[in-house]
Amino acid sequence: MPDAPPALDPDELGAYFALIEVASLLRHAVEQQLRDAGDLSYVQFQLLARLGDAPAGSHRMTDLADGVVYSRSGLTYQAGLLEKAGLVMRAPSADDERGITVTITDAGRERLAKVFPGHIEVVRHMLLEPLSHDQVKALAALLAPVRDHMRSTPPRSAAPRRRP
Amino acid sequence: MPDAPPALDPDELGAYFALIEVASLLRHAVEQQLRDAGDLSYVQFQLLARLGDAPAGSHRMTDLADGVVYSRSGLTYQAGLLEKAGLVMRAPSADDERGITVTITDAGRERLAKVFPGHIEVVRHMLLEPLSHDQVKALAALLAPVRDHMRSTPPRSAAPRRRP
DNA sequence: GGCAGTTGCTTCGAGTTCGAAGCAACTCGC
DNA sequence: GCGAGTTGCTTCGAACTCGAAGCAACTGCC
Repeated sequence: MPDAPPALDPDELGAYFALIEVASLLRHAVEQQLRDAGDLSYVQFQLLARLGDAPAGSHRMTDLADGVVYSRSGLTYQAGLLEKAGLVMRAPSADDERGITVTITDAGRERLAKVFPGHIEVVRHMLLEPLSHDQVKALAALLAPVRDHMRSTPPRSAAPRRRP
Repeated sequence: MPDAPPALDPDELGAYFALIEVASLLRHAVEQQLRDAGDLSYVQFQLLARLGDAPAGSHRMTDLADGVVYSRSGLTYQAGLLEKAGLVMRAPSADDERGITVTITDAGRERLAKVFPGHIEVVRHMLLEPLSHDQVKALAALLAPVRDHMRSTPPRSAAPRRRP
């Protein structure tokens, strides 16, 4: 039987709650803007942004799903929508016959360019405005190791498929 | 005409991306634990936690919705589920006939107590572990003003009028 | 008082999300 | 090579989510 974990002290609670709250509010605001400006959901925007940033403008499905923290089936659905809208293309991977490579189209890049200024403005206005540049830097420096830790820590869900 | 917003510099981008990523990963991990340990979704847990913290163990629906950043209709649905599970009670508000007061039940408090230790453990393990206590304090101090700023900033309709 | 506008909650429909199951392609050991 | 196990993606069903529309109770202004 594991030790009962000690309760969180006020600083820890404060950091945790503030993090969740800030992320929720920010996501909400961004979602609204993306919907208005370019009829994109947040996931769709994240996917396009990742593809737009990639050297060849493409990624495998699984890498995309992991990158944006999304289920595989959910990604299949969203990739289908984006493809139907002409913003991405899907093609079987060259080296692995069962992999699918998703590539952003010119229309996808245009859409990205269309929503980006407003997106930046929202992030600036909601998240960055109350912070000095040094504080922003400090925030990034605090969160980056946490992200790396989370990415490398065995999340219970990453347990390989099922044990017989 | 407003200036085109300047692009985000690497620190700003880093803070923004890391924030979203950390929140997504953390939420995912927590969701899993809550599902396993007590068959609760994250929203349901947040609702119970807020009610458990409240002086009288109760809140109005709208305050709950705003508190956890959730749509009203979604809250109606979730409150219905929690009520059906016997974890909360709903009753018309005394002072405002159209308001509904949601109150946590003993069963609700028990469920909360049941999942809480595991919850804390996940938060500790995923979020807090890679940070010193001073860093946790710094993180809370950085995020709190941002949250307050977001809460007090006109959430929508800040968009300039568009053509009909 | 009364009536226009607001607020608090629910209903409804459409769209989305996820996990489990399923299929095809790859890998490894022998 | 051959089979067992793994991996990449999709399909399927059920559950969740949201905004718009709707209804009842409150408010303000005259």
